[in-house]
Amino acid sequence: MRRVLHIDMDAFFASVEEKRHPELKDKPIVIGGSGDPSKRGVVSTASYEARKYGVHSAMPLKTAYRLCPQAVFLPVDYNEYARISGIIKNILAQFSPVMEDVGIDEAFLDISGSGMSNEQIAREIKERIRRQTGLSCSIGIAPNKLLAKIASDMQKPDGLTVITMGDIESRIWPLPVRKLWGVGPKTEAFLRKIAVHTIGDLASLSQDDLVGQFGESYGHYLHEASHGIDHSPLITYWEPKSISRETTFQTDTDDWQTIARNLAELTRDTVDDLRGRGYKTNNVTVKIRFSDFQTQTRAKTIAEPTDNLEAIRKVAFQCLNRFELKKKVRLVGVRLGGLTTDEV
DNA sequence: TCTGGGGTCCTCTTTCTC
DNA sequence: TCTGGAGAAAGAGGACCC
Repeated sequence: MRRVLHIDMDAFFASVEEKRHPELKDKPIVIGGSGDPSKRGVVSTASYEARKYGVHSAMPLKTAYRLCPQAVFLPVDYNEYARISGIIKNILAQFSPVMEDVGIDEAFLDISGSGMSNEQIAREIKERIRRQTGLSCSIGIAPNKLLAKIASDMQKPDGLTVITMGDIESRIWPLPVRKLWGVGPKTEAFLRKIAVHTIGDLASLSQDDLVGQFGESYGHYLHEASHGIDHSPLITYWEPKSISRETTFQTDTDDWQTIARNLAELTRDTVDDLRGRGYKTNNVTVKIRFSDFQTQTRAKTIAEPTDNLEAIRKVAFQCLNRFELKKKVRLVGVRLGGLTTDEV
């Protein structure tokens, strides 16, 4: 029987800040952007204290400030969070060689081969993380990734939830569809229109219905997921598919020089990253988001993979010149795809 | 009124090639 | 030479994740 453990750090960024600034303990903390709520940016993490005021991640900083002006607003210190994340991943690696990293504050662990019980292993992981970092986490254990992830979210913070296939009807089906991985705001809204609110509602639809509504791939996925079925393996290693940089202007602009200068800088940063990681690219995409939030892309494939800055910048500007810049621009970005290495 | 940044994957359309 | 089709590749857009 497969046993998959999912671990999710509780309000990770906010908890790290609280640990190194003890005077912030029990205060509402909002981490995001430059840390200045009068500037453009969104909330990366809100402490549980700040969540009481309705502040949540992905919310504009300006909105968060309106809801909770007394909160302490801090910038994202990615390097520090990555350092702590490294300590945690090292602890996890001691429990199983099969680990999948899911971003900075989450991971899956295949513990099928462990001699320890679910409760034993979870308590031991929590204890070691608390001892070495002072932070708490929530853990879910289930026969697959899909259910383990749902489980870790069921009793936050500092939770431990074990789900078996026998629990699907009683514990998974009553949950809102939004709890399923892969169901976002758009799909949720669509499902609501056809009176599907819970995972159980979704499970009552036939596979043919779902495939008819959502297409072969997603329809099939939704059918299996709603029944708690997931055979996906843990991904322990992967190569990046693309490297990108983008920036949102503090105020929308129609000044071509400003857009061009930013594109040149983003291209340099992206190529630095590309070279630093030993890749070449054969596809350049430029992205423009207009003041009305409409987003357009223009892409060009290069015959020969390259990591040459001049060559890549030239293609990026060819893409930029294909846009009709009639509206003000709020974001410009560049993405390098078709990554390859020199190794044979 | 607001709506970041760095990714992946999927679908549909257009373009190329045979 | 023209035309059409099939299939692949490229381009564009969008949903979703953390």
